Amino acid sequence: MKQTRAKPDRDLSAEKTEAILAGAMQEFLVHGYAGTSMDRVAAAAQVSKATVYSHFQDKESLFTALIQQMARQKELFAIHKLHGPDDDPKDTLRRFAREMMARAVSDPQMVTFFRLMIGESGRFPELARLFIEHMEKPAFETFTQFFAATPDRRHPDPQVCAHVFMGALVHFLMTREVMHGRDLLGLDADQLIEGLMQLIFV
Amino acid sequence: MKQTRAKPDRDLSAEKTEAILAGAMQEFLVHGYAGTSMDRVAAAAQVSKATVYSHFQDKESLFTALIQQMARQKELFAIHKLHGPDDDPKDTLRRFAREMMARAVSDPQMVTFFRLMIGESGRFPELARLFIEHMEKPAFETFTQFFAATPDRRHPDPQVCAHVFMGALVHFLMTREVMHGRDLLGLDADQLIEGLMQLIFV
DNA sequence: GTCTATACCGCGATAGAC
DNA sequence: GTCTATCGCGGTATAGAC
Repeated sequence: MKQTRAKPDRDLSAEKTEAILAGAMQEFLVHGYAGTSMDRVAAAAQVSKATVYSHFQDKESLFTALIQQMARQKELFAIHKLHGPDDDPKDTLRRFAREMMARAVSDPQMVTFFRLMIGESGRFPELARLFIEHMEKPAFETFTQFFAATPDRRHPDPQVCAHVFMGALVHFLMTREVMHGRDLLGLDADQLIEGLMQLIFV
Repeated sequence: MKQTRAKPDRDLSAEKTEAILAGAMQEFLVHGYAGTSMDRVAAAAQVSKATVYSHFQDKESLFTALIQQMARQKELFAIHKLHGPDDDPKDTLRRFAREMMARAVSDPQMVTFFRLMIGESGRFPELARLFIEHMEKPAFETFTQFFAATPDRRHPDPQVCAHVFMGALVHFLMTREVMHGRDLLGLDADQLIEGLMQLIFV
């Protein structure tokens, strides 16, 4: 509770802090919390181990800071295209679903981040909650509003629609990408998205 | 590749093997692969560390054997009630959904097992695939058959229905139980299940 | 602030008595 | 087969020079 954490130092050593966080990201994402050593973090950041400990109290603080940063980063991008030109709502959702799938396969860091967050959610419950608040909740609320505002449909419940839509996509990524089941399960992405549209829109 | 693994020894030491696996389960589930030490496994199983190594080649073999056993165990239970008396398909699904939710909250080992499998799916991709084949795939195929056989509905696609149904339930458990977001997100289980029924059945 | 060097502990795995 | 004792390594964290 001494120095650099909440507000990063405004002086020049801030770039070292970023280097350490970048190195930590590289290592933690691949090896998990327990599987990552501070030596490897230091090596990846190209600083000495003592420098790491001068910027972060201990391993847990570094991990916490890293996850908080990533959760904040990932909060922004994603769903802002939802409020685009008011074309067919079906097209809007289709477009979003396709982009989400594409991002997940093109950016393996996304998949690895899911693995890390879920895997460590037992040891770091507060970080898991932070993940929910920054990634799940905003998306859920946006979709809920979207379904509530979409006219041509007698929704059973906008919240249910939002959850079902997100659940179908996330579960698809979970089984196919995270758990390496791409060729074990029938049903490809296009088939799912199209069927999902038919299911939600009358 | 010497001794006890595929076919457990038929002699009396088989009970030690089970004790070791039980101890390993206890530790691996809570601390993950890298976070678990063989000393703690031995202590939990109430045998010496050397005994552990006489039954399993190394840490990785023990972990693999444990996951294979759990995947096989969990394969059986779950969906056999689907072929019960032919009452309303809606009731059948509702009943299944409720039981799945109840099981997940009553049996925290289930939640922890998910954390472990997903968290280690990067380091042990084959085990993740085994998880998919034993838990996801049978359920998916059973539900697909169910939706294909259910008459009073013009399904867009039975596979899509199966995936959406499972995805909604799994994603609910994921966000609420695994990621500790129970009180962060509106929409409770009953609301979801009921809305899901309305969405799938005209 | 940042480095090198090190204290100290717990890890996976094994040797050897029984 | 099972134990106790131990090896060698790599872990987190820190001391002290610069």
